[in-house]
Amino acid sequence: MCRKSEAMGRRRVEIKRIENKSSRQVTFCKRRNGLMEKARQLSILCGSSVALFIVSSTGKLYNSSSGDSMAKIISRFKIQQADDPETLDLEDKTQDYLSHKELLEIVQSKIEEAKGDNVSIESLISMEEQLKSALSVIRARKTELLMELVKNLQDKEKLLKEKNKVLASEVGKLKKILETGDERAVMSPENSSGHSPPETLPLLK
Amino acid sequence: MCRKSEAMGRRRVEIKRIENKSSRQVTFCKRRNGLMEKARQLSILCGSSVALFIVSSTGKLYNSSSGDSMAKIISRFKIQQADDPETLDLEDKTQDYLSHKELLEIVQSKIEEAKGDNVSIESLISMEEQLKSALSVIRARKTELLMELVKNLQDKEKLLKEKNKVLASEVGKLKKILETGDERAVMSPENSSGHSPPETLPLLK
DNA sequence: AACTATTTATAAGA
DNA sequence: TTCTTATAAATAGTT
Repeated sequence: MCRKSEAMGRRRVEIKRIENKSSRQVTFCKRRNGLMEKARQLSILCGSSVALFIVSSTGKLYNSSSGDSMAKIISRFKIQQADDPETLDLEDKTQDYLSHKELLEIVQSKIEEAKGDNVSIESLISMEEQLKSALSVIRARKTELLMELVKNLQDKEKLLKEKNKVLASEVGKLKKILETGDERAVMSPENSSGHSPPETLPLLK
Repeated sequence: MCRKSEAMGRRRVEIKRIENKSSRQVTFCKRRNGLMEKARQLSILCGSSVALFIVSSTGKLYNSSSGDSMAKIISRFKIQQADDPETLDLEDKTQDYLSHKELLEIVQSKIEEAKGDNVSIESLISMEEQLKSALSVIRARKTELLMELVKNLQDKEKLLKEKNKVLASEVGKLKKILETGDERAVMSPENSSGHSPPETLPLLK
C-alpha cells in the first residue's frame, strides 16, 4: 500500500480534504466506484462478506454488500432506518411535517458549517449537546405518542367489546322472542344456526 | 479500474474464489487492509462518511468507519456481532430477559473497570461504541414492538367494528320483524327508541 | 466521459 | 508472518 501522502495518477495527492468542490465531486465518484469494486472482489476472492456504506457530503447514501450473513445485517439496518423517520399508519403526521423539515435544514446547515475549518472544539461540543438534547426530546415524544396511541386503541377495544356483548345479548333475546312468538321468523344468513350464544362472542380471543 | 479478469501484481488473477486456503488467507489480509485504507482516504478526501464491514470466511469481523453520521450505522451493526448466536426476536421476550440481566452485569463490571487507572482511550472508545450499539438495538426493538402492538390493536378495532355493524343490522332486522308480527315485543333498555340504524353504529368515530 | 502518465496495490516469491 | 519486487490496476489531471 502507501504511506503518508499519496495518490495514483498524474501526481501525488495528500490525503486531506479536497477544497475544490467540483474536483471533490469527481474524485468522490471515481473512488466510490473503485471502493465498491474492491469490496466486491474481496468478497468473491476470499469468500467473505462485505458491507459498505458511503454517505456523500451531500447526504446521499451508497451501499453495496455481498455475502450471506451480511445481507441479514443490512436488511435489518434498512428496517431500522425505515422505521425511524416516519411510521406510516399513524393518523396525524402531516401536522409536524413542516417543522421537521425546517429542523433538518437547520441541522444540515450546522453540519456544513462544522465541516469548515474555523470551527472551535467548544462550539462543536456545544452543537453536540444541542443535538443530543433535541434527539432525546424527539425520542421521548415518539414514545409518548406511541404509548398514548396504544392506550386509546385499548380503550376503544374495550368499548367495542362491551357494545358487542350488549348487541349479541340483544340479538339472543330477540331471537328467543321470535322463536316463541313467531315460528316463521326469518334469520339473517350469517347466524342461521338458530340461536346465538348470549354471553360472549367467540370472534376475538 | 479494471475489467473482466484482473489483479495487480506479478500476474493477472481471475476474480473467483481462491481455492488454496493459505493463499486465500494471505490475500484476504492484504486486500482487507487495502480496502480499509481506501475507505479512509475516500472519507478524508471527499468529506464523506464511510462504514465498512468485512466478515472473513472464518467469521471474524473487521470494521472501520469514518465520518459522524455513520457512527450510528456502525453501532447498529456491532450488535449483530455481539449477539451472534441469535438474531431471532419474535414472540417471546421472556427468553431474552436473563441475557439482558447478564448484559447489565457485564456493563457494570466494565464500568468498574473503566474507573480504574490503566484503561486506554481506545478501549473506552470501543466500550462506548458497544454500549451505543446496544442502546440503538434496544430502541429499535422498543419501537418495533410498539408499532406491532398498534397494528394489532388497529386490526382488532376494525374486526370489532365490522362485527358490531353486523350485529346492529341484525338487531334492526329482528326488531322490524317483531314490530310487524308481534306488537308486545319487549325492548332492551339501551335501545328503547324503537328502531336502531341498520347501517352504521355512531358509538365510535 | 475518455485518455494516459503516474502512482498505488498487490501476487508471487523469498 | 513480513519484505521485496515485478506487474496489474486505480486514478489525478487533462482533453
